Amino acid sequence: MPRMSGADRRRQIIEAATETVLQRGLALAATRDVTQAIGVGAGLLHHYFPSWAELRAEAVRLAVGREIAELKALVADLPTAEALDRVADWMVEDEDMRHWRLWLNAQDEAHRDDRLAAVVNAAMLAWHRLLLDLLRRAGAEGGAKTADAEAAAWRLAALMDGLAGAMLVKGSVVTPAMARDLMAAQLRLESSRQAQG
Amino acid sequence: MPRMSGADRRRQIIEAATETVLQRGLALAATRDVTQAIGVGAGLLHHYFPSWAELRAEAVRLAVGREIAELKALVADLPTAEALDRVADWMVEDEDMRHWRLWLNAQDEAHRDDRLAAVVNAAMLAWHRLLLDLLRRAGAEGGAKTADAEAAAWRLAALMDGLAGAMLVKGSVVTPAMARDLMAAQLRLESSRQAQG
DNA sequence: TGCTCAATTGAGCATATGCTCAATTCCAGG
DNA sequence: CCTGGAATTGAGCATATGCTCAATTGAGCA
Repeated sequence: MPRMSGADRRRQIIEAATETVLQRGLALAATRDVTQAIGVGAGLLHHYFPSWAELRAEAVRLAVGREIAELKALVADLPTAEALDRVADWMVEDEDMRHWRLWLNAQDEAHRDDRLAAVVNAAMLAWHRLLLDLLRRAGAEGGAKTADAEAAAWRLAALMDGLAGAMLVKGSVVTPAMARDLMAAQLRLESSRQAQG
Repeated sequence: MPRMSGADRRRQIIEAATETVLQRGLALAATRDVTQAIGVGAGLLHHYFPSWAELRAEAVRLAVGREIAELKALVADLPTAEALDRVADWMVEDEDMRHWRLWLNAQDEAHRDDRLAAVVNAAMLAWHRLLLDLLRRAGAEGGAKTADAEAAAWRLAALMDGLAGAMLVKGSVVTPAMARDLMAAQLRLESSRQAQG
């Protein structure tokens, strides 16, 4: 309602879109959810974002970016072994799994939306980098010749996504506890391979 | 157009729905696509299936069931080592990846649709079983004490899904060739752990 | 004080969907 | 033949969505 500078309004809209997208899921989130949340006309949204696809991509970028940053910070100053366990825990920390839901939504919708595909790809690379750094820390401590850490990091990233997908299915046999343990096992396995060289 | 027995028509509709869902993706597939494909009125579809959600779940069940059956047959009479490689190859065989797309669509939509969740869960169990049997074959050949084959099979299933998700993103860094190799590596790793006991 | 231009409105268009229901067609069994 | 009931129709309702555009408001500047 109150007037705002363009930049501020833009940020506010992205913020609201992020919350919307987290709450309702990418598929169900609609422009009206966003405009109503901040009490604003429909036209205003399109004044700042030519299309919903664009805003939605921005919202996902923000949500996912924050999530990655959070884990990065969480793990930065921990001893390697603890850091590895922390990753597995973190995966399952989020009670309602909103962020995993959104991430899987985004990966799925990326089939149809190039903007989302770009966001998802960037996020995948960031994820890979985070895991790669962890593995290299483990490798350095163990005095390794660095086996194929790149591949190991991809495997870890993919396993995480796959486990998340499985555990989010309603009534899934794959419980969060199971997912965490499976992830932790692989994490230990790959990092010890790094440490051995 | 021509009259059909209820049972036949029902089957025909499911078949058409399966094709539709594979071509357009779960999210974009609509009842009209199905009815137009077989040249039939809108009401007829709802005469056999009270809701699109129901038909759609049936379609996914059929598609996924066939896919699992295909791989099972493909691998049944192969020596274990070859069977393992065959699984990794099969993952990437499907040119346009329609089936992987559908599978990931279904897993994603399962968040909102209980019927789909049931289908996806059943499929996950079938997948797990298939991989578990393979691992046990490997374990038997190596004269093993059977390490945690259950867990290994879950890890393989999840990794496969995760890799598929990653490689299906447009412009992904994870190419099909990469996915196959990463999968093959994990497959060999887990099966040799089984063989060692 | 007045002017300019960006911020903002919101009714409404175009489109797409699932689903209904009264009406029709046609086969099987008497 | 006839006839009962199943198969089938398809126009249309209800709903939901992204997006437009002419009009309005208001803040900052000369």
